[in-house]
Amino acid sequence: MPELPEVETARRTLEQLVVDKTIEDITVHWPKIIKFDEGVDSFIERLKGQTFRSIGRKGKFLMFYLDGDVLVSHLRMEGKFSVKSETEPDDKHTHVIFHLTNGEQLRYNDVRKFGTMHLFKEGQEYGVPPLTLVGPEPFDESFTLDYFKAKVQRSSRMIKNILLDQSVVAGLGNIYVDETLFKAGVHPERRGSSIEDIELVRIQQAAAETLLDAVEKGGSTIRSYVNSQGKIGTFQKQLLVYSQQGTPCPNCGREIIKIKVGGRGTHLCTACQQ
DNA sequence: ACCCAGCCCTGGGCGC
DNA sequence: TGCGCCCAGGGCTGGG
Repeated sequence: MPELPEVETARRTLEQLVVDKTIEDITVHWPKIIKFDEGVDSFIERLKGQTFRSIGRKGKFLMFYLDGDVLVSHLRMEGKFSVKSETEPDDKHTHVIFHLTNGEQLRYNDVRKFGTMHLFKEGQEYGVPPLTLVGPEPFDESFTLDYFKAKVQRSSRMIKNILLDQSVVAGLGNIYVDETLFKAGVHPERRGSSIEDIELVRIQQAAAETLLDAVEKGGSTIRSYVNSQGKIGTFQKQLLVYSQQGTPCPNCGREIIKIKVGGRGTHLCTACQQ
């Protein structure tokens, strides 16, 4: 499941592969992925002839900058982009194909079909959903203690739910939230209003540290997730609690347990996280 | 303002 | 071997 580190890894890889390449045509096998009011046909027509200029990222969104337009894509659970020669056969989960003028293809593959693509005129993308709902990333300068205090300590929601809220802090998903709360020593079911300043600082540091470390390792490869070059990340080897239920806590040796928080599988050590 | 269920999907794991 | 069932989950919507 791509979270910020996996999306950033994809961004870096794709930038090497598609910048300066031009879209000749687009094939859409699963139209629901295209979130464009004017329809799939106009989506295709508008992108034809445009060249990829750069690739950005905001939270878990990939942003492909072209000639005046920006394609904003969310990979959701299992979405992935790859660049292949047009002679390579595509599998049944390839739903969108950008045919490039050099004979290559940028392919969007998604077993769950949950991913999305929005298209905006460059400059308008931040004024409308989905990007209006994306807050600061853990290492942004605007992610200050005062900002975080206001969002957390005035809330009765559980801290895990607050951290999964992309408008509060962008980039964390189920894996890295569990890792962050373990490192910070905070129980995921604690109410926001009960979290002390010192704990908020620990959460901020743990979130930034965890995400940056995972970016360095190329993200986590859970199940079949691989990046655009088919390479796998290695961060899953150093997950402290996620999917570690039944094994000893790396800190105290007590058993890591799995519970449900807000409908999400949640991994923690009840001794280390109060 | 919050929570929850349901929705979108399919493959994998389970019981039988 | 295989069927049917349930689960996983990010973001969104609709109802309480």
